[in-house]
Amino acid sequence: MIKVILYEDNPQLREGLTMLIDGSDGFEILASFKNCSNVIQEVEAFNPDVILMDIDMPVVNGIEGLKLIRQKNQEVKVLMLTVFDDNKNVFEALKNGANGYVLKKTPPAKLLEYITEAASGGAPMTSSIATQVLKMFSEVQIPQGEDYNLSDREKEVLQHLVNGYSYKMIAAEMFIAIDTVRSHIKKIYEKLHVNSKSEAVAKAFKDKIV
Amino acid sequence: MIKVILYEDNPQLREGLTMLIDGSDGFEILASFKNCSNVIQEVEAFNPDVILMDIDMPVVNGIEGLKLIRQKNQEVKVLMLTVFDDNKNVFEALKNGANGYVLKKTPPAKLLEYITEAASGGAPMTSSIATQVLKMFSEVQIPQGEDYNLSDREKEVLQHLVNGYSYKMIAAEMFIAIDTVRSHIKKIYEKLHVNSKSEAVAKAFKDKIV
DNA sequence: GGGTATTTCACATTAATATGTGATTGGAGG
DNA sequence: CCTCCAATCACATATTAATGTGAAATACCC
Repeated sequence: MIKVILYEDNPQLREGLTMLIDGSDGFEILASFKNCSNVIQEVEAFNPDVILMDIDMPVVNGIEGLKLIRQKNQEVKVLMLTVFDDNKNVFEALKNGANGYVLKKTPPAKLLEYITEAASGGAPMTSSIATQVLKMFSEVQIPQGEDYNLSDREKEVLQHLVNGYSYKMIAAEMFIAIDTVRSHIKKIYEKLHVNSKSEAVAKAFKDKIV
Repeated sequence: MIKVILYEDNPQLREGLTMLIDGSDGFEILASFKNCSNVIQEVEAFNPDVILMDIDMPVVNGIEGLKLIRQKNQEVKVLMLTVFDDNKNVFEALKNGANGYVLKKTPPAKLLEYITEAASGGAPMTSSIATQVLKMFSEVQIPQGEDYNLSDREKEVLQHLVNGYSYKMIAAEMFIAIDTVRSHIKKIYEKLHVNSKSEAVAKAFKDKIV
């Protein structure tokens, strides 16, 4: 028997989900609430296996609710429930230890399957969510070309700039004259199409040159 | 008809998968290879919809193969295939733009389903992989804190610094005197514990202040 | 109502950076 | 062999940035 708590502000949907889940073999709805105002006490009191958590709720939304839960309880499985696969919310939810993320339009049979999967330690996601999650990984900087053809020595100088070194310090560090440092930096600026140290540093970070 | 290329070094498994997929309605194996030595040319020549890519292969492994593919081709779907849900490989694969990640022990029917899902833009993952992916998100936490208590105006100035603006330009942009800009920047340096523009910019990037 | 922090501005001085115009050396490649 | 280019160094000059010191208006908290 999988024990479930439900957080959902829409009364119709709350009723519908309760009836669906509570009416299915192997599932039991312990309680349902319209917001997360007392989530910590409620979770402690009912000790559920799985929490179905709507994202868009008044007062305390689902993400905040999740954070509150995870401050006290790392064990209970939290399955986020939402209308949109909104990038920001997905990321925030997963970052804060959600165990799954499914859309409300999920068909009932599939939803029960997802709850079971969450309860058994899986990570149920609807396909569109999974696609987004993967996209986040790959967007966490692809090589993205643009190496600007910096020479080895120039890369070295740029690295020092990023570390906040002055020309004088770089010269000392690299055992070359300060004018040579200037010369390198002039070249770097040309190649990066910038004309100040801080622009070069910013570009180095943005384009992952360093 | 979903066109598939297969990379798999084990001859038995390569044969088995070829027969399974090629023998199923709606699927076609264009070719299969035992390593990724010529992956770029092969992908170009056959132009598949989906690539099944084993991770553990001699000479050029699946991750390297994936990287090579993504250098030239962002469109083709790559479904990673592996025996173990090894943390490092999962992360490397997803980071480099894999479209899915499934275990070899996946039952045949499920595998075909995953291929279909990948072809249609989904992100098929076996449950254990999805669990790991979520764990990565929640573990990649923590690098937060440190907001350095910058005031609104100071954040604004820092943003301009990051954009490569000079004091003069910032003053014009914010409709304040250049001395006020100096004043703000001095304060920012104190709060960030730096003493140059480029250090501030670097810190802004590192600590995700901007 | 008095402490605290933010935002604003001013003047002065030193340090660092940006730009221009050279020159020399040594290696890679047609 | 000769050209191209990276890497080195030099000198000159203008602009920017960093630091110090001080001050006034506004807003917030207790």
